Amino acid sequence: MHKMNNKNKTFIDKLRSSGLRPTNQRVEISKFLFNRKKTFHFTVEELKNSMNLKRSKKISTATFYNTVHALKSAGHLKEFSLENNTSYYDTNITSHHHFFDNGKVIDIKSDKITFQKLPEAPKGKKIKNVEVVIRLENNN
Amino acid sequence: MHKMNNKNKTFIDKLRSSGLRPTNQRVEISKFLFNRKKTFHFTVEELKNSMNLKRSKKISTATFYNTVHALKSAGHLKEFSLENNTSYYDTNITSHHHFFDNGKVIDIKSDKITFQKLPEAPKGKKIKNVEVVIRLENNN
DNA sequence: ACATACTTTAGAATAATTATAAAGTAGTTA
DNA sequence: TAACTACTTTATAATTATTCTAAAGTATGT
Ligand SMILES: [Mn+2]
Ligand SMILES: [Mn+2]
Ligand SMILES: [Zn+2]
Ligand SMILES: [Zn+2]
Repeated sequence: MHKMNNKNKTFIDKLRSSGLRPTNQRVEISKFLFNRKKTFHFTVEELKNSMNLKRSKKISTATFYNTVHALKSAGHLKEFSLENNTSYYDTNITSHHHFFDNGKVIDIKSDKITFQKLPEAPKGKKIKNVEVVIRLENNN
Repeated sequence: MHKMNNKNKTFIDKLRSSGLRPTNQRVEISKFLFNRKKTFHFTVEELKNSMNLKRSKKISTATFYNTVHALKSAGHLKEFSLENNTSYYDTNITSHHHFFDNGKVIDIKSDKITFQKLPEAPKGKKIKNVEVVIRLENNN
């Protein structure tokens, strides 16, 4: 019944390792998120709208939120925040940096930024990660 | 009628330069925000609750939001975001860095972090600012 | 096929924020 | 000071993003 080709393997495994059975809805969401070359930065609303636009039978809001949350909890998505009280998610789960350009988000690979000087963590604490945001504006 | 001592001057000026008449409510908010030694990081709800706790006549939610927004638009407050879809504000409006420690935010002066390597801005763009977040966790 | 557990969904509930509009206050003028 | 006007405050409604609930649907094991 379940024809699972190699192309599907990766994103179905992400569902499985998030404790989610690979239902049709979840497989389509996971495929949409992970079956692409470049990092994807998105809000749940954006994800829902772009996926549901092309479907006759819509996937419900709750399923989008539930699936994204489970993938995030399992470490397959990273959450971040711009300055508009909406959660964004990032398919690039490694520690990395970003350009923020008027709501557009672009990845900067970790090795593109190195530090000359960094403060120490306060006593009792240690550094979990260091992430940089470079805000852009138009020339002139 | 209006006894304006020197201590009040600064935060009343911030109101004036935000296009706000220094009414009683606004003066108290501005004083609460700016009449302190250390940087203050807050949400509007936190501000409202801590100020209204000690008052018999409460200041309304709308006045808190309106005043904070006007101060922010005039550049007297900076907005930022943690990962919980709530706006935070920062009385330190200079470009600077932060430790994030379990919802607690601590300023890092700009000169405490220097870069060895930084990427160039994409064509047509230039860098507005570079801000670093150092996420902390407990030692072992 | 049946039982059970998991899933999807519509719609209600919540939290943060913004909008609305009526009542209050202040600055200016007569 | 009275009146006029513009600005302000406030309670309340509306909106947006998100989470919760509970009923109906689907899959899995026997
Ligand atoms: Mn907002
Ligand atoms: Mn929210
Ligand atoms: Zn990214
Ligand atoms: Zn700060």
